[in-house]
Amino acid sequence: MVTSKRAPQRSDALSKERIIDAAIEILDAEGEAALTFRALTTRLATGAGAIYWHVPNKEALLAETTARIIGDAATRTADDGPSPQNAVRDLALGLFDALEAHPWVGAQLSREPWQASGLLILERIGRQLKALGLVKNDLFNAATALLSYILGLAGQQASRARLATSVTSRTAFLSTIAENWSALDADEHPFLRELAVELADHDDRAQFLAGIDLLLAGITASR
Amino acid sequence: MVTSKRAPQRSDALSKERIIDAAIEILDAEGEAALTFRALTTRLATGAGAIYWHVPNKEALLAETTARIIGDAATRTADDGPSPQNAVRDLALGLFDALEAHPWVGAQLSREPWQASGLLILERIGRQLKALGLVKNDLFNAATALLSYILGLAGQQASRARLATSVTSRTAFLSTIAENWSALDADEHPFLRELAVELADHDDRAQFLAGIDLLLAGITASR
DNA sequence: ACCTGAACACCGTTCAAGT
DNA sequence: ACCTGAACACCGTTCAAGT
Repeated sequence: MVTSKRAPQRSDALSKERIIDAAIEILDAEGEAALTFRALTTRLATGAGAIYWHVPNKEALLAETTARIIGDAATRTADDGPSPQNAVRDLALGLFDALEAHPWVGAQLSREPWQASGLLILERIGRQLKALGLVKNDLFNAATALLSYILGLAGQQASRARLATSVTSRTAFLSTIAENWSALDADEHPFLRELAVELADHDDRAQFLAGIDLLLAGITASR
Repeated sequence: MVTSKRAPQRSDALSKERIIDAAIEILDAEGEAALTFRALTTRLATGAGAIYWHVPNKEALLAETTARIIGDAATRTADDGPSPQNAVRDLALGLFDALEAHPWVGAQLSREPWQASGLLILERIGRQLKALGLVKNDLFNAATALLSYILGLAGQQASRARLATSVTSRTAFLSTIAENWSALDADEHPFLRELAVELADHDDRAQFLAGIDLLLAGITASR
């Protein structure tokens, strides 16, 4: 006759949510490499087994943290804008900002693109492209092309964050790369040497959006 | 007065090249996870320290293996074609084939896009786009957009390979994904449910090329 | 039902010691 | 100069034991 199935819950009880929170805090503060089960147990003042009670393994935990960040970013961007193109742009920029704030998400996203987070992005993009009038194969190709491009950025952000742990400032990072490019062999890499000049003072966000716009322009042109 | 600085070389002596060869063999045959220093020492019948004498660490070894595969793929594709667009297409398809044959390259490429292999691709793309008449910022944006798109594919190929270790056949893999998509909530994922139909019998290579063509069309349109 | 924490099976990397 | 292989400092994960 006792209908309540829930045990009384201590306010500090461990839960999947609290574990994900702690994982995100560690990832944001110290980066991918710092997220170990030992660091988690220390922060949560518990044992490893307790975490495994709520989460099947590290891969799943990372998928959950990524889903949280991407889900929040997607929620923040409106699904209905003045035009489908602008809705895609908004979504893309929202993702860019999320990846910049949490670069470790990029590593996870490009490692497991077929998980919930990647599918969420694909779904959102696809809906807009449908509104643009694309169908069947064209729709499929255009949506996955946009996703691939975004995943490519994701990997780059993650890689940049890994390098930036030693070289703190972004400008320092860029000028280091620019220097490396300038130092390349002129015969083998004439283009990169040239590009090194542009690299120093470019705007990542604008550059990313430019790629989205190229794809959108191509989609419009090939319709 | 002895000018020869080289010690006589045993034919079976360890060398960076032989280590890279062995690493590629393991990666191709058993996948990313199987490449450990212990596996390498067994295959090369040596000790761990011997490998470290020739290679600074695992990351560098992976960079070398990737450089080998990407370098070969780039060499195989002609730099001068009927048109810059076709040269970009050829390069992209060459990379696609290389990634399909060695999916672990995708993981490395998307993890470290700023290493030699990524730069090689960027250089090759950039040269063609220059021939197309692009300059400065447009050139920079277009080249990096194409690279990002390719890196996005790279991550996907790697991820697919990781999943495929359990599910062997490609069609089985795709139909599993298609099933998952079909099972998604109709309200939340209407687009993916629809796409699931297309997914089963699509052509990866054609799909990848379609994305390249969208970017090229966008580049031409925005010129 | 949920948690503890020692133990297990593995890593990449180092280094004193050999040739 | 090049190689050996034991040892070190880590991992993710398991599991008997507790409450």
